[in-house]
Amino acid sequence: MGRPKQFDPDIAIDQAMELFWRKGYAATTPQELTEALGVGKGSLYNAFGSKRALFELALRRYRDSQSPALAEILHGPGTVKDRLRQALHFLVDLDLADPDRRGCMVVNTATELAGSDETATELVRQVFNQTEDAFRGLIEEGMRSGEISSDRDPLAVGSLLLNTTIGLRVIGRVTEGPDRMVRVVDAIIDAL
Amino acid sequence: MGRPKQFDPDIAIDQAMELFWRKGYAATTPQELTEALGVGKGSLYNAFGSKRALFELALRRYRDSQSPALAEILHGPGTVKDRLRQALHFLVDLDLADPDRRGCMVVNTATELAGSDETATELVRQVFNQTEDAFRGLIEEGMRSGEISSDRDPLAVGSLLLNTTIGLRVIGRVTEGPDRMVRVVDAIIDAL
DNA sequence: CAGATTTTGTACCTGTAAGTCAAAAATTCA
DNA sequence: TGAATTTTTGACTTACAGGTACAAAATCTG
Repeated sequence: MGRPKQFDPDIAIDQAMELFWRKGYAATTPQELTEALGVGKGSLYNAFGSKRALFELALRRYRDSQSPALAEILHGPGTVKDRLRQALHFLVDLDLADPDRRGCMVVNTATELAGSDETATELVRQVFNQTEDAFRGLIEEGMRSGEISSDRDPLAVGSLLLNTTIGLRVIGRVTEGPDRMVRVVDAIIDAL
Repeated sequence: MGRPKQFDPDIAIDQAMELFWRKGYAATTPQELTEALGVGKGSLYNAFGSKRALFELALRRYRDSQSPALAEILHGPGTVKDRLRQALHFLVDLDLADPDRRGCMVVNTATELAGSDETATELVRQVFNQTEDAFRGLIEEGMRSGEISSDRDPLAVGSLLLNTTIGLRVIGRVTEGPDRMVRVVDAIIDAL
């Protein structure tokens, strides 16, 4: 009961996510948030409590909305190397297609808030763990099928692939064209 | 002529670098800067003009003070692969030895200021270019000596190594122990 | 309808960001 | 010594960050 909300908190979190993703945590102001969400300050603080709490909701939303795409490619059809290449190219295209070049919100959060926000840092770790695990699983599949040499440690290769995606998403923020990112993808696939 | 400065701007820039490195640009306040540099606000603004101008001096200082170490390893003694391994392990140790886990200031700047500070972004690009180039040079050396297979594109491998270092320095910010980073180094060296 | 509950809008608050300014202090030069 | 120049100190300023308070409004329940 009580007066019903005039806005959809779910949509508001999406909009907050877009803003935090583009500007980072510290550089995003409550005023910008109210403007982006189209909701007054009172409602915003009543609904979410604090800027930091809203940020964490936004970061979780980012993870939940963005993670599946990569996983789908990795579990999709094609050879293991094909799927790997597809997955990495997907990230390249994603980064370059974004006019704001926001990169990956998880990576951005890692470099902005590690050391000052343990909750956010833990969320970053969790996404990194999941991604590494997904890559490791795929590498193991490739080893079983004989497509990938079995004399490597699948976990280590998984770590390397996770590391590669992180690097790509940083480079995507500052690079002019696709050339360097494509070279990275070609080289890593070639090296497996 | 005129009254002599009571502080050494060179040292002040070093101290500003430490602070910006740890906290990033947006989260560092003039007050913290005056405390860290031990100089009044008037002097600070008289000497450096603005927070942003000081940041750019600090970022250049970072580049100038940190870049040589990696380059020295790459141009040092040992086989190419040895030097590569040394260089990457050097970064791992560097990141893990820092109690604040500040990572790399250039990478941090890439994710914080790309899109809002073109000067800083250009500096990031320049460091990335230099690093890629150094790796490419080393790979070419390894190809000439026969240590590295010549059927790869040295520039692409250079890009991959640059990308690897960037990823490592992000992971170094959030990781608990050395395990994952060591796996990355082992896997990339193994993959060459 | 009265009452309880929740949301909304707006005004308000405290603190601080980022910077400016004027006057005093410390130097060099004529 | 006096004039010129530059730095320092610290008070001052504008604007906004981040959040609170409260009354009015909108619902549900009995």
